[in-house]
Amino acid sequence: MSILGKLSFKDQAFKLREDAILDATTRILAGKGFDLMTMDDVALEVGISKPSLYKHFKSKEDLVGEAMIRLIDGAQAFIDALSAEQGPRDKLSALLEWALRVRLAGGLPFLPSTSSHVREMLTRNLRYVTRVLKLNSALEKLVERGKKAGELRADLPTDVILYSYYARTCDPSVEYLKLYSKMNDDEIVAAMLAVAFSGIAARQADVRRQADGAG
Amino acid sequence: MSILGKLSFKDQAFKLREDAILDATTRILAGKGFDLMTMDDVALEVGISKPSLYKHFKSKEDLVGEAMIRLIDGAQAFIDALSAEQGPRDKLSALLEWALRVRLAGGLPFLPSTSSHVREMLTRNLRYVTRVLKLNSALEKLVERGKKAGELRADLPTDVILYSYYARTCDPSVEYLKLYSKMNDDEIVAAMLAVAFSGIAARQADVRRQADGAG
DNA sequence: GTCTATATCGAGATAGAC
DNA sequence: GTCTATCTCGATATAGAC
Repeated sequence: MSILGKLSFKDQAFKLREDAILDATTRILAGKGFDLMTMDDVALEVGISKPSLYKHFKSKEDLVGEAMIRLIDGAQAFIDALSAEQGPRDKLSALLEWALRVRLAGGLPFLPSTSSHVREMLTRNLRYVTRVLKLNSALEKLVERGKKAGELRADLPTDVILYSYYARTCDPSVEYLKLYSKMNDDEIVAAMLAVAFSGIAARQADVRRQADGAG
Repeated sequence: MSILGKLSFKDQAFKLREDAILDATTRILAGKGFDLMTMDDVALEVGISKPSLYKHFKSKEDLVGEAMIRLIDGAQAFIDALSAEQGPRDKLSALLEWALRVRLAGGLPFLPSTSSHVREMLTRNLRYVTRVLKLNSALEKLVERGKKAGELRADLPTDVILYSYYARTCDPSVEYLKLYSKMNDDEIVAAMLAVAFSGIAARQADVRRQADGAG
């Protein structure tokens, strides 16, 4: 009787601890990245020992994969919850804003932008890949609908818009502005959105640039 | 006599080897980044042994610092060589194009975008910091002149434009387009420049977005 | 399931011969 | 100055006690 109760309580605690581990992992990953994050860091931050950590996640790759999956799930949930009345551009803007605010609150960027190591690792994680493909497919449709609606530039390939959009979710400018400017989070988000959609050039200046550089 | 000749020849070879080491370091850094690059990798790629490598550069940090310094020097030389008649926007565009082409040819991005480890390391390298500050100062002046000339958006803080500009030099979109699109290097460069200066939104759509998201 | 203590291995850096 | 062989240390992962 009390044994059964105790067991289910322990299961509950187990699940809660798993979330705590993922929270810690997310914070540390955001702070120093995959290569510099050690399992000791995570164990220490959670307040458990390293072997206990390995009872929950069988490897560092597995642990990081789960953290990334939770992030993608959050993005998918956010996009699913958007009103059907919003246009493609507004939806993309809202999701980008969400991603930037997650990062400013100490979260992770969508993409492991640079490290080819991390990219390969995640590529081997089928559960992660499945989710990313689904999200990517939804965003690709949004971009194409946006182009047709005249909200996004039709002169650019969809790939270019889509990858540029992803790149903004992990844009290092955010950290630099946070560190070296006096702007608050709202101002940083507004500026990043403005640059992502409208660029840094003044609007009246017509773009007649042509590739003819110093190769 | 022949001894002196032999010595100076050896010195010359020494210098040439140092350049070869920096070339290899640059390639490997571009490929797998700082944390995954090993000194064995570099020694193997150059065709020398690890202790010989340490005769040229006293540590991994020193080696990478020199590679980054060479890159910054290249950028500074490029910007110094630009015609005095070009406007700020054209100069910024030309330099960004140069940086993107360097990367597409297997070179390094300007900024160690993500890794806080690399950033701290370089911050401790006075020779590197000096050069970066000089280049940054030149670019900041260009941005401010561009704003006054009506070529760059005056509604954005200079910091925002400058950091966004830097971010484009290390934008991961470049790798993704290289990997997954059928575009050639010229097309990729043109697209990146177009997005950097004009954004992804269609031009007629006026930006009336306001920060009001899902925090 | 949780811990202390340890195996193992990769990588930065060096000793010492030639 | 170049090499082979080695030191050292830190990090992933696990053995074994409780």
